[in-house]
Amino acid sequence: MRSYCYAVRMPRVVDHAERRRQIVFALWLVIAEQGIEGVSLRHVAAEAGVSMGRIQHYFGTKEALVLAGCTALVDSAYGGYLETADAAPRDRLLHVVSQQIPQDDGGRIGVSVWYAYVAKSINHTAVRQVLAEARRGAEEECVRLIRAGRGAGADAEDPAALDQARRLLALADGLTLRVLVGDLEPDEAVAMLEAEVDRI
Amino acid sequence: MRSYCYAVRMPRVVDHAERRRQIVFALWLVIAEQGIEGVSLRHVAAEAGVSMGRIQHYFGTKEALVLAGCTALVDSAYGGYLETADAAPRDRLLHVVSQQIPQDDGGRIGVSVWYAYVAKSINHTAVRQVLAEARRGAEEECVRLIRAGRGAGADAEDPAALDQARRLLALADGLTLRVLVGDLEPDEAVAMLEAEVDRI
DNA sequence: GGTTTTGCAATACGATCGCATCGTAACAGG
DNA sequence: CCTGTTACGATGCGATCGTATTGCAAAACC
Repeated sequence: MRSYCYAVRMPRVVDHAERRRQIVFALWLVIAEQGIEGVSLRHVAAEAGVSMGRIQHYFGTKEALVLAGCTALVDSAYGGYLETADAAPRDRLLHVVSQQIPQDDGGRIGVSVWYAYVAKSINHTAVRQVLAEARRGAEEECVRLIRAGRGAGADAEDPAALDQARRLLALADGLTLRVLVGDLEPDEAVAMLEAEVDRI
Repeated sequence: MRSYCYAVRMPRVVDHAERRRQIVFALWLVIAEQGIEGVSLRHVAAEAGVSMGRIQHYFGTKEALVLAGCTALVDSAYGGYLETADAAPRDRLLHVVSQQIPQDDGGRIGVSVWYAYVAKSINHTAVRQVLAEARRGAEEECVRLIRAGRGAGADAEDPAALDQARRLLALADGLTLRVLVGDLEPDEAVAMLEAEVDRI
């Protein structure tokens, strides 16, 4: 029971986190292909090539699995942002608002899953909280980047920057949707966001 | 079989359209409360206070019911727009882009149902086509209103107006979402849209 | 008033669902 | 080798699903 070694302490040693990642990825694929309505333990298990029992073992209930898929999605986006740590504020700002525009198939999957969760968040408290926190974080980060870009110090409040951040993020959401349903080309959407960023 | 009279030609006369309206309204309520996942013929029947058989009689399948709910939603929004026929172009433009911001409970229901359909449109061709056509219509109308507002004639193309229309509509979608999940007050969203309209 | 057609309620059916349970293979520590 | 614990695969259960089917009441038409 007591663990003297650092990483491995269990019998039948497996990489717990890796197993969870595989299952969550299969969940995303199912959501992207069939929508959140199409999510069932059996479908996800088939997509991942594992048994239903495995999913139950790692996530317990369907509810928990779906929620884990949501937090994993948010974490993944945040990880992508952290990689831009040494870029200029203007470029980082552009990354935050245009990162979700689907440029390839992988991006399409991610953003269609994201929209599925957005719709779910309307009637699902836990999902709503996860997305709300992510959104607050993105908004604050945008405000910081806007202020850094114009060379302002860390002030208490900045209504103008907040307003611009909100407009930028809302615009990004709306444009993302257009691209997703095929009404708009990714290039056009990014160009519009770039113009908006440079107007600040 | 042959119908000599104009309106009524059937035995057991009922208002077919009215019955469909009642069922579709119950469908919207179910979607708003439980999301599209929660839609089942039994739930909708219970919400409408009718039997499942009635729904089958009027819509045939669940698929057809859901799609009818989508077109009815679009038609309803279009009807609201037509009522502004004698307003100034600037006010009509503001109506188009801010009409979906939920101001009361009725508005919340409508827009949460609308977002449910948006998510569904990602994986559902028929819904996507209905929404795409509505969006194209809104975009064209915005272009017309923008050009009318600045006193321009009916010209062939106007890239600047198209760009502004797209930005306005995308911004409206994004702001609507924020209001829906409670991140933003309706007043603030409308104020931002108004500022954007007046900047044109 | 009988016939025909429509409007629906009731129900039955097979598929699928989430989840609980059970059994067991694999491995760490003694 | 033995024991305990973990990691599952397999299976079963009750609920719920969409839809097909059946049957009957009410109204229009002859």
